[in-house]
Amino acid sequence: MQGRGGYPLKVRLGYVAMSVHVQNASPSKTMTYAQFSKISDREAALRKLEQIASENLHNTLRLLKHNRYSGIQLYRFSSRLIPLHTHEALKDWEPMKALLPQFKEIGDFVKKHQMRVSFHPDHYTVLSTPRKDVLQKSIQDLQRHADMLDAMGLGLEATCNIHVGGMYGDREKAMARFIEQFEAMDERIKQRMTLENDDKTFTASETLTACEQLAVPMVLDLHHHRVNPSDEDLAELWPRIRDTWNPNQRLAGNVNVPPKIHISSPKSAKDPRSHADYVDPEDLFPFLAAAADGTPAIDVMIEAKKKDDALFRLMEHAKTMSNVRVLTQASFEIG
DNA sequence: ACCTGTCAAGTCTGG
DNA sequence: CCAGACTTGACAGGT
Repeated sequence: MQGRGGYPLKVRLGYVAMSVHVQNASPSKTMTYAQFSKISDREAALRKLEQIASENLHNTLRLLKHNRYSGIQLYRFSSRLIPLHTHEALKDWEPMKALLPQFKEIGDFVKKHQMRVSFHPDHYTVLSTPRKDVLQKSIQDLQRHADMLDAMGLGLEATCNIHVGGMYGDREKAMARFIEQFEAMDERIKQRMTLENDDKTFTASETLTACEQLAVPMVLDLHHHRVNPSDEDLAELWPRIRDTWNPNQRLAGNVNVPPKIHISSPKSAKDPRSHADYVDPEDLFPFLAAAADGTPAIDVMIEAKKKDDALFRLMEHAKTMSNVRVLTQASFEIG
């Protein structure tokens, strides 16, 4: 399959949660529970939390408008849109109803401009845990993320990405527990899930095996793969990783989107796991050039400190490459 | 205006 | 068994 320019692989770039180009647009404003508790009128305190959530959703829409203006079709929402949503003491609080119109407005904008969006709950959402209380909270968190995507009115192409989780001194037992506890979740949640290789625990090879077994797409993180490599070569793994996105192999039916990868560069030799401000083009383009053989399209999520500025810098670099044809401000073809 | 400490979360290590 | 480190953006309080 070839693009119009003759180069086989179409690449779209995206970024995570916030922009360094749009000022005062944090989608992750919050309130601590200590501050919440200080407010004597609980109803007023809850309204304050909902107001913060409303600001976060407003800023999310501002960011999506910036993305549209910048040709960026790939974006990851902040997982902290609703502050204290997961807090033990606020179980009775149901903020979604009041926020529904804003979620819907975001979803409508996403659909209108054919964007691809996702969530990525952090490492505290962990399905390999042996603790029942932690498992229950993790599933609740995934439910809440699915609820938000449902509230946006988005289909199953809008996903929720997590890691396999901790190993607890026995990686095989932990993986078996993950598989069992994943499978026990509601279809509604499972169909939205993707799994990513970890920088400390489960490698790309291990995560891929889980993905194949569960019929869940795998997000390949190139940086994690570098600091926590598999015993198998990426050249061998990639075709299998790519195929986990095949609609025929996915739990979620009728969903046809390109494979997604994550890219970031090490902050330093001393601190290789941390993310640098920008992405070294050498960490991304050689992989894409190699993947171009047999893969028609890839979406690349940039996880750099400088967010969308790192994206624009990569595009500047792409313009100088002879095997690249720039398509838009945030996409290109490579061969 | 800046600096330091705290917060959310669960895992993992050291003692 | 318990305290602290780890991670990250943002808030709170002090100077």
